[in-house]
This record gives sequence, C-alpha cells and structure tokens, in this order.
Amino acid sequence: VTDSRVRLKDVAAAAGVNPSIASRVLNGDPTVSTRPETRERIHAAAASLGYTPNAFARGLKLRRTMTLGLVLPNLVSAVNLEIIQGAERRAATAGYVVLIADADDFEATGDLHRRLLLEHRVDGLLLASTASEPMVTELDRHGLPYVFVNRRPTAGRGTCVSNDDEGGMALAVRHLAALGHRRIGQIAGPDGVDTAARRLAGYRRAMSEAGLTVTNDLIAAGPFSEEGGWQAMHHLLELPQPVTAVAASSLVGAAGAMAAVHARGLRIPDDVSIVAFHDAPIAQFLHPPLDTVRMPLREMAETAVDCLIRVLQGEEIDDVILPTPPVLIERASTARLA
Amino acid sequence: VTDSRVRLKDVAAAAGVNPSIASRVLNGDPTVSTRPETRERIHAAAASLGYTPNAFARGLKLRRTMTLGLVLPNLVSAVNLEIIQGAERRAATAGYVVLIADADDFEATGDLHRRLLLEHRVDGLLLASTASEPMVTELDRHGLPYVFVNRRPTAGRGTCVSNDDEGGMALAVRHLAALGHRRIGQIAGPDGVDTAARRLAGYRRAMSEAGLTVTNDLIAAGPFSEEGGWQAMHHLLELPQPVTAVAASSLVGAAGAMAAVHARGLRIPDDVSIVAFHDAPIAQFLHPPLDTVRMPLREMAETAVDCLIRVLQGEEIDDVILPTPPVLIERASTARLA
DNA sequence: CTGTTAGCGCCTTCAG
DNA sequence: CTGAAGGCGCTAACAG
Repeated sequence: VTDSRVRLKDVAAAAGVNPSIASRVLNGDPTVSTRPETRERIHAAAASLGYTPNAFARGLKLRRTMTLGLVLPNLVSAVNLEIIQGAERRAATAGYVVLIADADDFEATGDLHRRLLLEHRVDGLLLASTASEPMVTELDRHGLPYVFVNRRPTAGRGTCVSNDDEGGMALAVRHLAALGHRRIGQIAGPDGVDTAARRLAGYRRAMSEAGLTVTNDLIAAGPFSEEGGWQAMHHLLELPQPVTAVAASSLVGAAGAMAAVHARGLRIPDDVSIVAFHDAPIAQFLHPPLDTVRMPLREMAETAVDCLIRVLQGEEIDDVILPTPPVLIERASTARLA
Repeated sequence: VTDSRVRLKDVAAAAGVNPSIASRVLNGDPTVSTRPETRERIHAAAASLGYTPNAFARGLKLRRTMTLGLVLPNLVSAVNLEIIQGAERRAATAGYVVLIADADDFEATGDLHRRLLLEHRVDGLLLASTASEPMVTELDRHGLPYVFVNRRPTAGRGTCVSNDDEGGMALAVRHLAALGHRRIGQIAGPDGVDTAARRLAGYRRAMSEAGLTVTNDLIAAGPFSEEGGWQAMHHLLELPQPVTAVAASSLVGAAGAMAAVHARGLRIPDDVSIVAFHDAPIAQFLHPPLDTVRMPLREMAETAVDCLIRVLQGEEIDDVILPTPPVLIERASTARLA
C-alpha cells in the first residue's frame, strides 16, 4: 500500500485530476480555488497511496533543497555532540534535514566546498566552532547564507549565535573569590579563538571586581583538551606562588587539570579548588564531582537553526547571545580557602 | 571566475560543443570517442568556469543521490562521535555526503522515515547502534539498502560491521584474573542489546577459562551511562562477598563505577581494580588513569561505509567483524590482589 | 474552477 | 566522431 514509487501523476490519476492541480492542492496554494469535493478526493488519494514528493525533483524545481549543512571542525569533541543533536532536532521539526561536514576537509582539499556549495546540496550552512576566513569569503562569493554557532568572528558578516561566555566565566570566578581565594588561575583556551577570549575577559572582569590583581602568569592558555588542561595546571602549580583555585574554560581541560593536581599529590578541593565552564554528565562522576557552569549548547544550536531559516526567508538578523543566564552547579570541587 | 551557477550548457558553449557530448566527456563515458583535441577543450572550459554538476539534477536523472543516511539513537554518546567522524571521512573520500538522523524520530513520529526514505534523499543507510524491528522491516519494504554499525541483530537481513566485543572483554577479564583476582564483577550493558550480550559472553568465557565461577550476583546490568555504572558498582560492592575487581562494558559506565568506589571511601586500585571496554582520551585523565580495551569505532564506521557502497553496487556482503585484535591499554586502575 | 505547457539541470538513447 | 530529442518528478505561468 505504501509503495515509495508513487509519483504525483499517480495520485492525480487516482483522484481523476491533472497533476498540476493535485500539486497545488497538496501544497496548499492559496491562489487555487477548488471545490471541497475535489480537494478531498486528492488528499484521500495521496494518503491512501502514501504519496511523498521526491525531494530532489522538488529541489530542482524550487531551488530549495530543504537541507542545512552543519560544518564542524574536529568532530571529536563532546561539545559538538550537543550541537549536532540540537541542530538535527530543530531542523527536523522545521522540515529540514542536516548534512554534516568536517571543516578540515574544506581547508585541506576544498572538497567540502565542492560537495556542499557548488553541487547545490544545501540551502544554508551552520558554522559551528569555526570561522575560517577563506571559507567565509567563499560563502559570500557564492551568496550562500550561513550562521555561526558558538563562535563570534570579529570580521564576519554572518549572524552568530553564542552564549554568555563572559558572564559564565565571571560567575565561576566570583564563586571562587567568594570562597576567599585570591590567587585564582585561568586555564584559558587557545589564542585567537573568540570563545576563549570572551571567557578570559569574564575572568579578568570578575577578578577586578573582586579587587584581585591578575598577573600574566595566572593565565595558562592551551587547547581545549585534557592534555591542554593538564599542562596548564602544572604550570599554575609550579608558580613561585601557586594558585589555590582555578577556573577552567572547558570541561575537558578541567578533567586534565584535575589529573595534574592528583599527579602532584595534592587534593581537590582541599589544596586547590576547580570550576569548569561547560557541564555534562561526566562532571558529576569525576573525583571529586566537579563544579561547573552550564553551557546551553543544544539551545544554541536550536536557535541557530531558527536564525538560519529566517535568513533563508530573506530576513536580516542580528547576532544573538542566548538570554539564558549562566548557572553555576556546585558539586564538590571547590572549598573555602584554608 | 568560479561562479556557482555554471551549467553544463555553459561549458559546452565555451568549448563550442553540444551539451550532450560535454556531459559524456566529463563523465568519462567509454562509448564515446572524441578526438583528444575536443576533449581537451571541454575539460579546459569546465575547469576555467569552475563547473560542478548540480547534485539534485543529476540525482533526479540517475536515481542516485550520492548521499548516505547515518541513523543514530541518543545522539549524546561519545561512541557516536567517533562513528560520525569515521563515517563522514570515508564517505567524503568516496564522493558521498552524509545526512544524520536521530533514530528516536523514527520510532516516535515516523518522520525520519518520511524524510529520508520516501523523499528519496539517500541511497542507503548506516544504522549505528540501532536495530529496531519496525525500522528494518520498513527499509526492506522499500528495498533501501542498509548496513548495521556496531550492532549485530539476530533477525536482521542486512550486513553488519562490528568489532570483537567478546574477545575484547575476555582480554580485560584475563588481565584481572592474571592479577590474582577471583571475585571479578561485570558491569554489563542493558538486556537485549547485542553488543552488551557479546561482552558479557566474553566475560563468562574468560572467567571459566581462568577457572573462576560466575554467579549471577557478579553481573550488574544497566544502561551504558555514568549513572548505570554507578548503580552497578554499588551493587557489586554491597555483595556479601564484595568484588575485588570489575570489568565495565563501557567507558562511561566505568567512570560512574569509579565514582561509586570513591564515594564509599575505597581506593582504586588498592581496594578494587577496574578495566573498561572502549578507550578515549578522558580515560588517561581519570583518577586514577583507567585501564581500557581499545575499541576501533572509527575504523568500524569506515568499514561500514565501504560495505554499504559495495552493497549499493549490487554486491552481496557477509557480516564483518573487524580483524583488528583488541588491545589492552594498561594505566593505573588495576593492581595485583592484596 | 481546471488543464496545458514549459522547464529546473542533467544524462542517454537514437540519428546523422 | 557529434547533435537532437526526450524525460527524471515536480511546479507555475498562462490559458480556457
């Protein structure tokens, strides 16, 4: 009954009408006034035959593919999973389908570019945690709409959706300061990455608001990875005046940092307190359970999809910073300074 | 120069030939014998105009979309990230593009079904960590090819690609037994999940080979999650004769288990040794660094893509279990029984 | 209120 | 060795 090879002409035949009118009725074309009876027959025929329009044929005609491209660098990051999930869900409810692509391909072989843009496979792109100049200029040249997710490039023309990185990090640091810590280190992200820069700014702001001075040695930059956090923590602990608390700009970095603390025979939170930016289930099961600031990644991706769809409809959209206020989840990795 | 709106007719015009011959030359049609000169001109024109065929038009004609669907349940699992990455990469090199879809949609709304199958958006499906009966029968009804990744359904007709779950778990258990442990627990996956069943079988086999008896209370089943591992570990530690070692069938489960051990004031590996199935960067940074058995997920996905492509070409393919032998990575979470 | 026609961009028989 | 013609499945002018 539900054969997949039913074409519009089939339902038209079944309903005893011409394909064109069947098309218009099924698409709810307002300019067509059919008598209810006919319209009923058409819908019934479509339903009973299990008709579903062929996306490619329709795309060819309409010049709309109803597919969104999701470009991610370094697919292996838990952050990306949440983004993928959020994007897929929201896209699905809006009738779109999502194509994933690894950003590295673009840089390396230009292959992504060929496959997604030139082949006209997508209506628009979600650029997650990427903002490479060459990619963006290519997109502009082709007039392909895009929106940034979790990245806010200084030079870009596209809309971007991000969260309150600065406020979130400030919240973490304030928590530490309130516990009496004065030498609070920052495990920062890589130089040149805007999310990292904003979190660092939040750290600086909160420190100065707490009347604490920030010296450069308190800031240890490195990749958003366990290894990066591990290195950074060692650095902060080897200082002439070691830190007593640390705010990590990523969850994985915090995990690495915790390992470094343990490796030196120190205890958390007795000897050093730690808070991380970005929450995930694993945080609760680390040793000790880690204090985090929640990062609404799924929501970010959903919002980005909404924005992109609106852009596709011709709207001009301003950058959006999620209104969701950052929230601190206290567990057991911070303590009052002894 | 590289405008995206160049059509075949444009390059044909530029080369001074008819579109049809341009098409044949560009696609390397062997039945056409052009003089090198003409062929040269066509290629030059295509290159200088930056011609790329429109995927939708071609798909409509050829009835091949050159896109693969990747269906995943519960997008939020690190296991999926590696699968996504492997699949995307390999698909890309084979000229395919990948569409992701959440399996839950299928079950819940049937929406996935409509969007991917009926709309003819994909040539075939990769079913990762899913094997729902209704979905599979639907696919069969539509004659859409699919291959299972990291799942090996008993009833299914499709090819499946998996790794040596049983051998890997056996390796882990043997390691524990060699350290003198006798009461070795198994943190198993959910009932009815084939990967979980095979790992459990590996546990049983290794136990009996080591001359150890397995009682039901040594096996704690639960979801592949931190919480699941946490519950399971508590169970195993509350036994009249608590376990001294544990083999966890997932990395996240092991993390939960470690937390449970700590929560009871016990130490790893002094009081209880732990090994997990599935390795990832985080394992090295847990406290203590966790012993794991490597799980070649990326490779699995790559192989699955290869298989699917061959199936699309009409080949019949047998199930494949990755030949990569399981390897144990010793870190610091296991010790000789005191 | 409904049907006819043309074409989206591409490939592929079939003639020349 | 090359061109003309038809059609994949769908939609949108433009008639009737």
